[in-house]
Amino acid sequence: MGDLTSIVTALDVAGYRLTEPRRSVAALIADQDGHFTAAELVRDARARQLGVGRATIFRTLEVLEDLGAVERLDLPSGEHAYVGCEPAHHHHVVCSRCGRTDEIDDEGLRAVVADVARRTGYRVDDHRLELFGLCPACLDRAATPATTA
Amino acid sequence: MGDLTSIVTALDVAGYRLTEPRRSVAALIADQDGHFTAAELVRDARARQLGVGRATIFRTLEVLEDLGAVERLDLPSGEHAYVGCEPAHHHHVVCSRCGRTDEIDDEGLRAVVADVARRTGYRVDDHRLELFGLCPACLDRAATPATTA
DNA sequence: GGCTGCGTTGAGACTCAGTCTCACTTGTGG
DNA sequence: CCACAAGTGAGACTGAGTCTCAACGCAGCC
Repeated sequence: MGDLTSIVTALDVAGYRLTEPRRSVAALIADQDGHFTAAELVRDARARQLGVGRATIFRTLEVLEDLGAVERLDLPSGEHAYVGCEPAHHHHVVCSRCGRTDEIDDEGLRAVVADVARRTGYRVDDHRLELFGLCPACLDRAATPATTA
Repeated sequence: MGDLTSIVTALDVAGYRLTEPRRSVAALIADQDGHFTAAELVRDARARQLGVGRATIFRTLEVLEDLGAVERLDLPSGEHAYVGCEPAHHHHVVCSRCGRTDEIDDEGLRAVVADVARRTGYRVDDHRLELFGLCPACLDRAATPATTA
């Protein structure tokens, strides 16, 4: 999800400069497993001695969010997290144990949105759907408790 | 939405003390039109000289959220807002111009969630849906520009 | 390959939401 | 009416995110 080259390419085609710090941030994001917070990237950058400033990380995330290369999630805890993803409209299922996320498409939701618009009289311009639960791997692990490391 | 007595009653039946500050916060919430932020309540409380501390407002909001008398929204801007509402699972349409919110029920969404669970293998425990757009009144106002004050 | 201009950057100050502490107050059950 | 636990307010604290500004380094041009 959100691999290094696709992020860099997205920046390039959008006319942004391909600077060293941006490449570093892209690499950090590509290395994240599930969702991640800005603070985590800052910590990782420091750990790897990348010399990328806090401000730059926030700015880069903002740019990438605009480009759709990264999407912002609002976790139930109130934290803002990000996931690297394909630049198309979609939603996410988030594993509340391991943080893994999967993309889900709009499909059935479109009808729901249209229905709400009809019933309430609102013109619905935008929507956000987030599902939280346990991913298959964590479900397995929960089913066979002390078997695995 | 979220009127004074229903908030106070909710506190009461849940075994919380009915203190003066909590009544004040309930009144503030009952007077809010659309969604509101904690910061707005703090400002209002100060304006009305209610002598309710910041900490108390945050604490009361937390309690009320637990009780379901208030629900937290994540606005697209990243702000955390609240809406007073009935304590049952549901979602909201939010007017991005005036901040008005309406509740929408689960209906069609349940099928979507079940479908996602089946396709991804996740066990979905919780979900959040938020719709943003223009409410009927704001739509009208947009259609007939300079006619109204 | 070197120059140049402007987009980008890093440090750190700043703001603002939200939390925590702790001594004081106040509902409530007896 | 009293005692005591629950609740409160002031203000310190934390941590996310923004802003500023001088310095830097891409990218296009010669």
